[in-house]
Amino acid sequence: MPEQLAKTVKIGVDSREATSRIPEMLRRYPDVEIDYGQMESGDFLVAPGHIVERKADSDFVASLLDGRLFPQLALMKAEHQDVILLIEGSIHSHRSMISDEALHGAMSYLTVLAKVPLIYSRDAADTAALIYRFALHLQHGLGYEIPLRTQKPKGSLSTWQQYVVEGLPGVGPGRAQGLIKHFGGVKGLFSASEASISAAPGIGPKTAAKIFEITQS
Amino acid sequence: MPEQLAKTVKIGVDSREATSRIPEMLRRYPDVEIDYGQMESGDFLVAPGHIVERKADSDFVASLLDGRLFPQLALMKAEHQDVILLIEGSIHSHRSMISDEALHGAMSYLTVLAKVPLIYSRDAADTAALIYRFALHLQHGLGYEIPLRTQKPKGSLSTWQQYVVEGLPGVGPGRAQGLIKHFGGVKGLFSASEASISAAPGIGPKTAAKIFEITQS
DNA sequence: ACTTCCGATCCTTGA
DNA sequence: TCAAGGATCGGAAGT
Repeated sequence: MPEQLAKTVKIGVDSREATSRIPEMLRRYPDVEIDYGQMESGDFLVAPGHIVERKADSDFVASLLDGRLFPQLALMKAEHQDVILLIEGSIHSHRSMISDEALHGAMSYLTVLAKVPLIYSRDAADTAALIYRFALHLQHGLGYEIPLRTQKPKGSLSTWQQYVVEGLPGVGPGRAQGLIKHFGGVKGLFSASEASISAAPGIGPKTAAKIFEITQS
Repeated sequence: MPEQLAKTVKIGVDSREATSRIPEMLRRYPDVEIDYGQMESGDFLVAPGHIVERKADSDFVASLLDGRLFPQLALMKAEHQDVILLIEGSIHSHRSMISDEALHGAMSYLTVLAKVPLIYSRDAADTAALIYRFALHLQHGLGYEIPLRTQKPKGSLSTWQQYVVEGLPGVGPGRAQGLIKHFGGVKGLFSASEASISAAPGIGPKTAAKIFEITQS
């Protein structure tokens, strides 16, 4: 019997959200395990300490106008270390209800001071998919590393050498060729002193220092 | 009513953005003081250590597809404490270009793992207003002060090292980290023999030969 | 970002 | 002991 040890993704759903379509959509993911329960605040517990508050666009604007929003979020932050505010719909369609200044102020306050990230979703399906991704990322990480460099060259040796050297800070195609020529190859550059790097054409002391910091270690 | 000496709000603008309409709009705020300068990464310095990267909706999707986005943000995080990604326009209009999974993954990764908040703006006027709010909040926000530490985040060196090493053929994130760890840095790798390269974890004779060809020369 | 695909690497087997 | 096989990992390319 092939024991399937697929890692599960646990998502806590508040009983108030239990009747919405979201849990049913979440259950479609085979690795999702839903845990219903009464929560004091917030809607979806996406990882320990990470709560998602789902708000319809109209609700968001309304609760902003009547002053419920910030106290409610403050309460959540007291209970959970991280709060994510997910806004379903389109704020733009409710802009006539609220001044631009108030909206900008709220967005700015939430993201830079309160550290509550805002996420927009188009509809319920979008919301479910986002909640699943949050839970997956927080509970199991990405599962791989993001490559820093992409679309690598295919060509000759010198092409590759130039590409590698271009990875150094402050070095583009021109300086890369100059450096390779000056040092007669890649090897010399990566064992050169700061002074001799600075002697290469087009390289000043500041760039030389940065390059040296990376090659030397 | 006594005169109130308004505190100024300083905003750093990268020279590439200097020609856009944003600086002109920012200058309409009487308390804003704009400081032009060349920045290595990012567009608007909204407080010490807080950089805003402005991206058009189409750019966001395009740079996501060809893999430029995350390296760019990673390098920004190596230079600044906090990065804010401001997306101008509507992502929804470009959804046909990219899979929903990828888009959700990107949004989730940015907000919960990379800790890069996403902000959406409708147009350039919106962008300017949001940038002003960020600067205002961060510089004189709600009583308490932002620590003016401008020091680079730790880990910027290793990010650059990994960036350079990933430029080698057959080397992605995993092998890059393995190589740097195995050789204790970049210098050792670039002066290593083919045999000792092959001794690194995950590197076989094929890959070792290709790496050696470039470093040796 | 995700997904799919493919080649290289590594590990186990069995002669 | 080592060659051949297959399972796994990791990078490359494409949506």
